[in-house]
Amino acid sequence: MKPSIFVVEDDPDISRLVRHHLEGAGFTVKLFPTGNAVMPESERQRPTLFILDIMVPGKDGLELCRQIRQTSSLASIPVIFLTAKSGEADRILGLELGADDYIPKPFSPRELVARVKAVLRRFERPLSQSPLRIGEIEIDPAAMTLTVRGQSVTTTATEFRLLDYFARHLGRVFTRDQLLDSVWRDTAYVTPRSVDVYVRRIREKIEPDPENPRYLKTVRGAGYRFEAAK
Amino acid sequence: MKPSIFVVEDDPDISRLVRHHLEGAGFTVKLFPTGNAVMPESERQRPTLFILDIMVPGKDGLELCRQIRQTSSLASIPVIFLTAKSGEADRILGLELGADDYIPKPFSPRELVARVKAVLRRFERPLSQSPLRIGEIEIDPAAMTLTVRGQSVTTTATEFRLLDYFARHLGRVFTRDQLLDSVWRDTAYVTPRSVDVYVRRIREKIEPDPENPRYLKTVRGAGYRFEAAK
DNA sequence: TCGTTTTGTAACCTGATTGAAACAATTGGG
DNA sequence: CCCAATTGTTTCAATCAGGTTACAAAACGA
Repeated sequence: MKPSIFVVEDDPDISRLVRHHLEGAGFTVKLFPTGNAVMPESERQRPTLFILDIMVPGKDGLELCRQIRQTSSLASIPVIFLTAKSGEADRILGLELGADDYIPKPFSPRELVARVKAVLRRFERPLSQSPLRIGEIEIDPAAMTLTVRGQSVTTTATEFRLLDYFARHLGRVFTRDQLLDSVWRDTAYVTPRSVDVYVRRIREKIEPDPENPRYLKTVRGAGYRFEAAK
Repeated sequence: MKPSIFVVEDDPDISRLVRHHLEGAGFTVKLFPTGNAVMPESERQRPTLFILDIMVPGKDGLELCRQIRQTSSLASIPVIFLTAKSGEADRILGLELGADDYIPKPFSPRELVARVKAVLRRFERPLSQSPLRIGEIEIDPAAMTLTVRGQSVTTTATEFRLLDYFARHLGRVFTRDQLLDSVWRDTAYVTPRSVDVYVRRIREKIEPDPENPRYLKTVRGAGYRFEAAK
């Protein structure tokens, strides 16, 4: 699932620039020319990160940041400021609360993307990196290796993520749509039926007999379930 | 074990800011609003690093630093000053006692974290100094020499750091961004793809057949992994 | 300083991965 | 037993990620 970024910026040239480069880097971007609509929208669909220009019509960036920090459902979302004059930095950094970085204008596109990524990396919860063993199957996310019955098996990134997800949620049934939401990076344009294809590919790699799966079972009318083989 | 940082700062806004970002960067932070309680507490649980505001009630930063340097159990712990005026900096670093860096206010979170990390890196030396041997490859960081199949091989500084990093984290997959974070000095905004180029250069130096790497493997969709060749 | 080395980027190329589509097989209800 | 719904399987084009090379800029050394 792509990280989504809310950008509050009144200058259309700048916001176009920001959108273009962030989207190019794989983010979903939502633009707000004024600060007014931001809070309601944020509470409906929590963004992954905010980029706020300090000076915008309506609520300005500082005020927005304050509100974000005081709203419990949003308080932990990182905020990056766009500042025109470096002098403004004093106020932000000295007195204001919890901005996670600021980018002085003018900025290079690369710097923008790098800073956004750096902040996100700091906040990204480390996903389960511990190795996992289920019957004859060993999954090591840190090394991205899969071993089946002692044999090392190669997988593609998507296969690996899907298998890892199943293996860490033993016995639970997932619909195709749920899997797309949690495993696929960008769920937007993927057909649920593609999951079938990946299930097939995984079965070929882990099942002794792919036609009679012992691990990755079909649950007719619902989806798939991974279980420890008997 | 997380590095622990003692922060002496009376302004609550600033100390909150500092704590937030250092904790976000994976440090344990302990705040002292005045200089008084610092010394006793430091001797009980030695912090990894001090951050001292020069002007604080009670003992001020300079006085504290002097005492730290005179206390044998603490003398080797790095100290970073927070200064308001840049003019103060010279005195601190040049004439006064053993401060290891200073951060002028106002500072950006990024800068704060970067400097703390930089100082810690300078002090953590023993970690990465022991020679290392993996299969036919010998890496000696102290001498910055590389020997492959008995042949001495020259490397550039960046190549060496990257190889050393890989070799000390055998079997783990690193994304390009992670590698840029941990291997590349100062936070220049380097394109992730540059990592590819260095991987190529290293392969040419250590792999018998660079087209079929036995050590430095590509993990498609994830990054690279160094493994002991079979 | 000037020449050399190192560093990082851009461009192009190639092959692996991805996901949709088409068709086949299976299941379960009536 | 038949039908409709659901899932399985295979194929294939487009896309994407990584490899490679060449080169400009920066850093370095003499």
